[in-house]
Amino acid sequence: MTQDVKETFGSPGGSLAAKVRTLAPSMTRSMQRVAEAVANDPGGCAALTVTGLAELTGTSEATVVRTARLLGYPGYRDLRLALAGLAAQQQSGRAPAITTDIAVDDPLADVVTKLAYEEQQTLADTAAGLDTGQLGAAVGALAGARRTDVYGVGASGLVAQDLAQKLLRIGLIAQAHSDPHLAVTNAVQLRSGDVAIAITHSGSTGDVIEPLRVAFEHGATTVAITGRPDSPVTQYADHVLTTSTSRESELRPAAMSSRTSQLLVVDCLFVGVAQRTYETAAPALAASYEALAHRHRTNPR
Amino acid sequence: MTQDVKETFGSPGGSLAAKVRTLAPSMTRSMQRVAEAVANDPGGCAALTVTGLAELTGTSEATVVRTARLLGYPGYRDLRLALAGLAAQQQSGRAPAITTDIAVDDPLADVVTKLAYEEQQTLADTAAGLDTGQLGAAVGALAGARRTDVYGVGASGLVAQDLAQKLLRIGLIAQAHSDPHLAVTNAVQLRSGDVAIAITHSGSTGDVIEPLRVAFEHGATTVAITGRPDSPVTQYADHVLTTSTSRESELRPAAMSSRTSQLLVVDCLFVGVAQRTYETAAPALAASYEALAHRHRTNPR
DNA sequence: GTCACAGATGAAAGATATTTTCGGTTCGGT
DNA sequence: ACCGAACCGAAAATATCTTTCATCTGTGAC
Repeated sequence: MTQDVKETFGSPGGSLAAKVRTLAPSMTRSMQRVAEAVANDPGGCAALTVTGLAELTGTSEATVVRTARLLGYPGYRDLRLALAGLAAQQQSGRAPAITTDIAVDDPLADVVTKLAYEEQQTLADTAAGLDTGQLGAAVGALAGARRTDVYGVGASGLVAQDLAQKLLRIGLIAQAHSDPHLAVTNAVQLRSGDVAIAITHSGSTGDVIEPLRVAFEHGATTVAITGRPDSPVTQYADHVLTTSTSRESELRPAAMSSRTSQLLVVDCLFVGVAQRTYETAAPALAASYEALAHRHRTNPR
Repeated sequence: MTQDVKETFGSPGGSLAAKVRTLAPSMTRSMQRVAEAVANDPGGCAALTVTGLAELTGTSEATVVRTARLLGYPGYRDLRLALAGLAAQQQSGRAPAITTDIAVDDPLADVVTKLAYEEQQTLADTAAGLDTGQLGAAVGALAGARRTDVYGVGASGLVAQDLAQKLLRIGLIAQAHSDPHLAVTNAVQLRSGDVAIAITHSGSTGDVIEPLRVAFEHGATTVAITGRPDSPVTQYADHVLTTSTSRESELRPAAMSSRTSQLLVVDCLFVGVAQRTYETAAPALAASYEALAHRHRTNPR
């Protein structure tokens, strides 16, 4: 009946597997082979020397080291250490795993379970991969901003609106733009002390990059929320917040998991800003709550 | 406030600490110093090279290696790997100490962890509480609908738009309405064979109930997605999908968790409908993907 | 189709880290 | 004080990791 879907917090290997997925597109073929090997069997790889791993993946030592660097470690030695830790974690925490994709003939109960599980996974990965330094910088900029513009189209457009709505609720001046022309028109008005935020999973959505570029060139502080930290949008971003990229299937397109991931980042931004501006945010939140109360019919028992 | 994280010398670190205690008598003075350092701070020592650890303990590399051997490892390299694993385990052991609400003075890292955790919780609760019978009925209605209207205002409005976007992608005719007047105007057009969906957390949002009532009275199949299964909105709903209502705090208003919950329900609806109409849904999904491809700049390596 | 170029790749040289060797030192017993 | 045994660390030897650089491969321009 109701499957047990709790206890999935912080999937052991999630952090690294997610990193591999996020970075895979920016990797070369051989590096991908190495990354895959490492993600699939952290423990096994931890037991290998550079040379061993190079042979196993049919590449060279140099490539292994390059991959380690790309994954954020100073060198192979450190990757290996991290791998050992990961393996130990996996060992201790049982790895349940509903690995199967959602199939066309899955009963609805399974669909619910799998979707919930995958979204939980996405959240854990995102939280693990979020750079709190960058987040802090973005929060600081937002908290002190004269005004804030948020750009996003398609599914990301809704996330952009969500963020703008939230910021408005704590007394900030924020606006979301889905229309690329209006977005650029508005971006021209920004200047130092303003903040512009672009939300795009692929990081290559021209309609979103353009207004961010304009804002950037006019001196605004710019933030990019993207799943591809090496994508074009980051060129014009002072701060980059990375969302996780999870496995996608035909019935669960990327748009779905990227939205979950983006919303978590947006929530973090919101709470961060609310903390920093607590003096003004708290009364503003209360006020907006009050203002909406009369839109609700009296609630029956 | 930061949770108390007492060092519970449990099973994970016990193995090594115990070994040290057992073997200590048979160790020479310098080796004891090394063993002690390793037992006290596995993580810290894992970060050191032989030379580093030798200096730290005021001994030599040879002694460190000898100690490693005595502890049962082939050499220092392997001890170091084990140490890293141990540290990771200890680390993960203290993780689930996130029972507290988000506080104003929480560091950002905690905010991220807590938010992710709470949203995961919300997802699990929603999945557990979702009535698959009602869901199936709603999916059936959607799959066969001539057209579908989705109503939602405020935060729920974004969810409504998300659902409409998704349904459009698989070739259905769907529209989201945030403007209550336009929503009612549109609802009047609905008739048997059409579907109207109202999304409201409180279930008492007049602006959303009204169009649903009109749709209901005109013979459309009506669905309510709400956190209050006993609220006014359900009066006019043929099928009720319940979202979970989780604890809210000042810094994490209800709107935030209800959104997560609503989106999961919406995703389930979407996937359910996509399954039932797979023949037409799959090509439609592919087509919409294709159509958007050219909006993305080519990605750099 | 060919050419030129940028980037990817691996072999080997170079730098570090680990292990072993070996001689000096300490300490207890006589 | 002397002897022997165990302890210890400096430095050589080895293994491992990192960097460099020449070659190769795929891509786009013409």
